[in-house]
Amino acid sequence: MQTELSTTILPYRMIHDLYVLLDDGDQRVFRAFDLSTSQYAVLVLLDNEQGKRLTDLSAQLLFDKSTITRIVDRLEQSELVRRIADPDDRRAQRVVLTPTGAIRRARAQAAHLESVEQRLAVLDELEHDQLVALLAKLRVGLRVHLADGG
Amino acid sequence: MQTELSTTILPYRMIHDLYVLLDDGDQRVFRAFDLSTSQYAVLVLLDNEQGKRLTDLSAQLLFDKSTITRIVDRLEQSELVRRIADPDDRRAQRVVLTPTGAIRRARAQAAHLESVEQRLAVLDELEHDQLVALLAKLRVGLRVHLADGG
DNA sequence: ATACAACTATTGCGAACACAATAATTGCGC
DNA sequence: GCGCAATTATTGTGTTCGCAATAGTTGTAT
Repeated sequence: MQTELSTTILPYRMIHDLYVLLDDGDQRVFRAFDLSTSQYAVLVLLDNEQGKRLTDLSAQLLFDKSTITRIVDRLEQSELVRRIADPDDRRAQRVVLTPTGAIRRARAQAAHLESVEQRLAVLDELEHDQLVALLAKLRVGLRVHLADGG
Repeated sequence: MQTELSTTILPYRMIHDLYVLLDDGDQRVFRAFDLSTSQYAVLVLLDNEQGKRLTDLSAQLLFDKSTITRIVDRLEQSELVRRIADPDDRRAQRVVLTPTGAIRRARAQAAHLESVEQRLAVLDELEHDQLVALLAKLRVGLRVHLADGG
């Protein structure tokens, strides 16, 4: 992924690099809260009332359903979430935050937000907006390309 | 990673999304050549003369050395690379492309390049240059942040 | 009411990764 | 020279993920 010659491919490589760098930083933040990146991603999607079905989590995070099952297993062992029966569908389980889980999530989320803000602080407001606009355009293009079956 | 509130974090989320989308496209391309993404990444770094030590590959790709050992194992089983003894350091192995490997790499690389160019074609030249500049600035900032030990 | 397709969640299995421990080699200090 | 820390590569182990197969439930059509 490093020595390809064309310059057309440059933003591709940089997005790849940036993802690796950002992901590395994220892992450090989450580890301080005894959470993996995927565990954190699940926690962020939950609430402590209605909860979410595992299938919903799978669809939103683009993880296989079996992967969600196991992430929820681990979170349940850590007593950060609970499975409760869905009142309307006996096939379904609803995953809800425990009080402990809600606290852990709030703290991890605050720390993560602060960390990301620090890491992105090299850009001023104009650059920030420009970057968002360009990335948005690219994302739309990629999704269309994906839907076309490319 | 979805429902965080601040807008400061927006480019972070978009880079994350874009990486997922790009990676998905990459995997399809490489699979047509019986290569995983990491196998391809190793092949791209190699040449058929001097080769590279496994430690070098590890440092450049940010994979653990043991991971590189096993990726090279698989590539060697597929007869795309060979390990040769380093003439200057008996601890070291140099990984070189076989003729088969060189051909496979060239074809996969060409296909990948074309695929990426298509996917990035939604941006015109100006946008392309702006994006590269912004990403470069961000990357520098992240690396500094990393070096600081944050 | 019954059969059947679709859906929810789980389990078994294998692939790919990181971390820790290990063996061999190198280079440095003394 | 000799010992010892650092380096290179490998192996063992555990984690995390996707895919395929499975059990139970639901909705629908006949």
